[in-house]
Amino acid sequence: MLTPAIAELWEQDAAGGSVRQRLYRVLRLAIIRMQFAPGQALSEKEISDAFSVSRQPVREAFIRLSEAGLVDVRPQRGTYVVGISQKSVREARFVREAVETAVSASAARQGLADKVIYELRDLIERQVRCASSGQYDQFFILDEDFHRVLALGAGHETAWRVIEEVKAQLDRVRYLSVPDTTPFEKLVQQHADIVDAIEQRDEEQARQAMLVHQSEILISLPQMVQRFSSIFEDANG
Amino acid sequence: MLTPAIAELWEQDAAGGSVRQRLYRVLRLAIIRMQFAPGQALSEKEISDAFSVSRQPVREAFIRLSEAGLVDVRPQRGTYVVGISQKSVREARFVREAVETAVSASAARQGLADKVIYELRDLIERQVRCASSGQYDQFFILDEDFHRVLALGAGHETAWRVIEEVKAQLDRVRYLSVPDTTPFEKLVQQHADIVDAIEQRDEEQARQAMLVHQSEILISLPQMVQRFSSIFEDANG
DNA sequence: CTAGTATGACTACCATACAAGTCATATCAG
DNA sequence: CTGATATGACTTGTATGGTAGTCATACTAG
Repeated sequence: MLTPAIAELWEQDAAGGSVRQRLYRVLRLAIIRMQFAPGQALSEKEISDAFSVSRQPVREAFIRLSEAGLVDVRPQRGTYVVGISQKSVREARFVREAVETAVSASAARQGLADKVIYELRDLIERQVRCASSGQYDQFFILDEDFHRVLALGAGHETAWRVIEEVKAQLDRVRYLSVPDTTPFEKLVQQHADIVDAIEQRDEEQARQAMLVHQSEILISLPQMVQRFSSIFEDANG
Repeated sequence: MLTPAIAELWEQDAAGGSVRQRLYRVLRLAIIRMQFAPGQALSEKEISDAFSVSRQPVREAFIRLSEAGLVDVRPQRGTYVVGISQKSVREARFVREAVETAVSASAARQGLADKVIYELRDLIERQVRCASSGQYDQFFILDEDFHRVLALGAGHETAWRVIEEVKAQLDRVRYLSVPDTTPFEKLVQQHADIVDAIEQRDEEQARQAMLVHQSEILISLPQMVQRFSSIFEDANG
């Protein structure tokens, strides 16, 4: 089942690198943006036929996706998009909070280059504009940019790789519903608070500001579980 | 180049799961235990011939290893064991500290089941015996067990997966030299301190005890860099 | 009608062949 | 001797055929 939206992802992808890498990027995005429903069965042949490639790179992309915790490959049975559960979201958030707060504190302790600070401020400004004009997709992209620039700017590449992985689990929930999540203005303000604390070299404040930011999803999660009880595996409905 | 030690790893592996998984486990261990030197070239064909399997599962194991940051696959060039650098060690330690301290604090906050506490105490006792009898390999295995039981006992499976990945980078350094690292008795005492704090439900103390434990490697790292300057890529020698 | 079984359509896994890029070396022109 | 070029032995990437396992369904024996 190849929806037009997924075909568009395939076409729009810059075709950089191997077929396997391109497939991974596209399938990952398709899962995060809920183009594939949780629990849905995929198959090497189905995907390879859809994109007119052989089964092998599809298979390798599946392996990579299973490492990222996005699909579950069961030998001789099939490959399934992993379900969303309250537990999995809380676990991903837990890890992300741990790493991001450490990154934020580290940035405050060691200081960031002026160029990085400027870049972060610029991203915040652009987020303000997106928030007022209601450009959801662009806002999320800028949000990811903010956290990436912060982590890499502080020299924590490995940390960013970890964040990127667990973030996928959280983004899937965010794509479920925009209105139920925290207002954009509040999120942008939290970003500003983080940069302020880092610029003032206040390590504890930087940690605390990031902690508040990373805790937001916990506020909206219960509502999401109620509204999308059919999506969440451990919902009581 | 297949050393007898590596062949032994292949034979001893329990053959659980697919050929790919078995290859991954063996090659991962071989890299961590420095059976493959940093920077050494591997090749799909070489490994497949050595273990009498086809190239495909070897290739897939390579992809997995590259995800774990243990090898670097360069298309049409070759696959190389990644080098060890002071930076990579500090980065891995940074992430591990962030996640492990969070796990320890979480365990203290929510409490652990009596069974888990007992298991941790038992592991510590066994470590004491290993320390006195100088069983290095067994000691490291018990060390890993301790951290795994703690993380999984607190319900943080995703966190453990992250720890396991970055831990590989650190274990490679540890296998370089035992005498230069922290004395076993001190490490065991730190484990005991962690469990004590958790049992007393003292969150901050648990976080602090784990922080001390995770900082140990920073003490021995400079000596290691000096002694093994030919191994470390960013050593000044 | 029920329980057991054969069947066929799937699946992922592995082996093999081919394609395409890299790089050292040998060869040959100047 | 020097430098450009062709060659061949590598490498990883992709395509495809065959193997073994799973599972739903239809069928058959009782």
